[in-house]
Amino acid sequence: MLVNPEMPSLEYQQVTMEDVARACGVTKKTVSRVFAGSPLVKASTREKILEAAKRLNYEFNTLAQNFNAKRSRFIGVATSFVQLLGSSYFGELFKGFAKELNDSQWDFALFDTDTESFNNGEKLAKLYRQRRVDGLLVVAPHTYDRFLETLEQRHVPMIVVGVRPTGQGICSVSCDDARGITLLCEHLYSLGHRRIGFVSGPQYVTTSELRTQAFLEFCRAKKLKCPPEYIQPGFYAIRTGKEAAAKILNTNPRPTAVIAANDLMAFGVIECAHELGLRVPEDLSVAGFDDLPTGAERSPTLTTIHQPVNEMGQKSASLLLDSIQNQHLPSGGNVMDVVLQVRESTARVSRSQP
Amino acid sequence: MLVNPEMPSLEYQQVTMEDVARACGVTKKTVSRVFAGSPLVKASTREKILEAAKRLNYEFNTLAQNFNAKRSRFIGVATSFVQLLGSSYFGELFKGFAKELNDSQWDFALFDTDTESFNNGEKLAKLYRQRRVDGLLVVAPHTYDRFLETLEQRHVPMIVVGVRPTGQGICSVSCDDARGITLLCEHLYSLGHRRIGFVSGPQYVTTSELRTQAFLEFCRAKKLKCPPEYIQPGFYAIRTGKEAAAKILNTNPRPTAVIAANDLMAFGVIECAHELGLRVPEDLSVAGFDDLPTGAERSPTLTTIHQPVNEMGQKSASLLLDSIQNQHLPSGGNVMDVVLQVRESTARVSRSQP
DNA sequence: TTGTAGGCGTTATCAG
DNA sequence: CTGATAACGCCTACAA
Repeated sequence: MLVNPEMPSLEYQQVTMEDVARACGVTKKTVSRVFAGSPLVKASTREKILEAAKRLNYEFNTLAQNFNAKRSRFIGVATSFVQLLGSSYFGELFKGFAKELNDSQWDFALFDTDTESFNNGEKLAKLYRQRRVDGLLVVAPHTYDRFLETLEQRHVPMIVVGVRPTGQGICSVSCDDARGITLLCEHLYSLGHRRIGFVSGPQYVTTSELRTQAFLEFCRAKKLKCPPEYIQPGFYAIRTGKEAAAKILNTNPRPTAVIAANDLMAFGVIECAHELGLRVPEDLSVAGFDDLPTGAERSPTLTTIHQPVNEMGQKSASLLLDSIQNQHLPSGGNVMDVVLQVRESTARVSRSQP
Repeated sequence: MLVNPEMPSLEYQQVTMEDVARACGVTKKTVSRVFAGSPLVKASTREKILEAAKRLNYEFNTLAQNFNAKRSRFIGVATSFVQLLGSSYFGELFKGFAKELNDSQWDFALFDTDTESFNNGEKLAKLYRQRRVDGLLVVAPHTYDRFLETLEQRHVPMIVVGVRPTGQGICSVSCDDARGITLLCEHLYSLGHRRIGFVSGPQYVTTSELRTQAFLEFCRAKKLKCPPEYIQPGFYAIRTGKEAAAKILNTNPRPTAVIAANDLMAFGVIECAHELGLRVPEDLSVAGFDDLPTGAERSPTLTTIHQPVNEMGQKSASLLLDSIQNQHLPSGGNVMDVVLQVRESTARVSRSQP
């Protein structure tokens, strides 16, 4: 089997359909038919061929098949490595993708949208046109990412996951961020809270803006007082949530509740509260967004919004696969429902709160 | 350009080297030489060809090239999705991989070792033999994973990352887990701690055993009292650390310090301590292992062991790439140094501690 | 420096 | 049901 005993790594498929065909006294086309699952082959011939294939240790050559079919059987997953790769959000999403592709013939290729060559479209130009990938799942692109346009122009089968881009025909699967914030606001409102602070996320994160807007909208609708100091920006990390909270809680009167645009920042808010000697939730209610696994394990456990991330992943992969197999471009914005998770970090406003 | 206006997704490369050649009055072989970067082409011819290629919108067909060369230009990354995909460990490792491959011609394919077809070797049989991937980075395989043997038998260019398998020739890049635990022990010992508890990780995690053994070894060497109740198993999650700590801290005399085999469990230990009314580090020193980003943001900040994860990733990818390009199998165990990160969660043992 | 002939392993076409 | 022939787009070997 080995081409060269010193280089065993060179082992490579040599037995071809031709060989199997010769061994059976048929043409390679017939062998091809058998492996393509064509019904147009006599049962006895088929068996003879399968038997010979096994005996000769034949293995189907997908590299050749894919070359011929002008496809790679790879699905590209593109995202910002720096921002998302190690996050449980990405992990859950990917597990959703994988669930769907598990029994398919496609595998995953991973691309970093942060790299220059990707974001400027140089890499993209080749990626789909040459079928290095047969389609693309773009995870949570930033507002400043330029490549979505390029992809659309090139008619790349593509699903944007996690955000809903403003572009017309772009197909996306996301969750209802605005609704999530509204649910949190209503929850706090029903507990008697009338002064609510908000730690927003970075502007270049598409969903972050939606969350902020929804908060502002709620305040308007309920005519809640919301001075500018009640709204402070963070960058989706614990430390920045803590810093933002320091400003928010330094106001007078201070809010009786704070919503953070993601769980990590909510953790920061709680830490800040503790350092100021405020108890959560007795003196301050705190809520987050994302439903991180650790949020349910911390003390106090965190009230938050659960996104159906796994299902979003599965749905995206399913849409893409369908689009690839049936040769049509996917379209439409799919918005999934979010769920309010009420836990210990929020409580009815009490008399002791000023 | 479009094959069918209703199916724009079918857009595909049609301009070939043949076309470019014809436009220039040369053979496709000459065109081929130009794109292969061969110096054996007259400068004027080269320019003529490049100009024509651009004008005709020619794009090099890698699918054809790879078929011909019997390779895919994909590196496979295999790991347990359930256990690692959403972890910052995996994220950092992957960023290390990517740093190395960024300017290469290889991209990443991702495989889940949890799937039946992968772990039993069925998928693997095709993966390398047909060059669906040209090599494999296997991240933190479990002790019960069977596929490593298969890979070795098939002479797949492969690097095992994060653990050092017992098999002979298998090439690995890992960090010195035992040394890390020893550093923690020495640190605590030097602070006066003589009763140290330990929360171990699951047995099927290869490195987990190394960490436990190193702890036991230290106790033996220093003749520290270490009753069985001081050592409790956890499963690398906050909650399990908390549960284990509950047992450890219920002993009499209780330890003055606890080491957890990873940071998450250390967080759980701290939580348990707080619930028991113990202050960290005044009443109990706590240390972890991994140096999670959040460990430096929590209060108290966590003393832990830093693994050079990013560098491990880069090193692995570099070794693999070299092995692929130079047609030799990699070998040897590469062990990287760990660094002790002393933070707030550990302190000198005090008189108030019994 | 450039060209010719042929091969890689599959599948499509169309005929039998 | 099966076969002969050609195509896919690149590359190698050898020749000029």
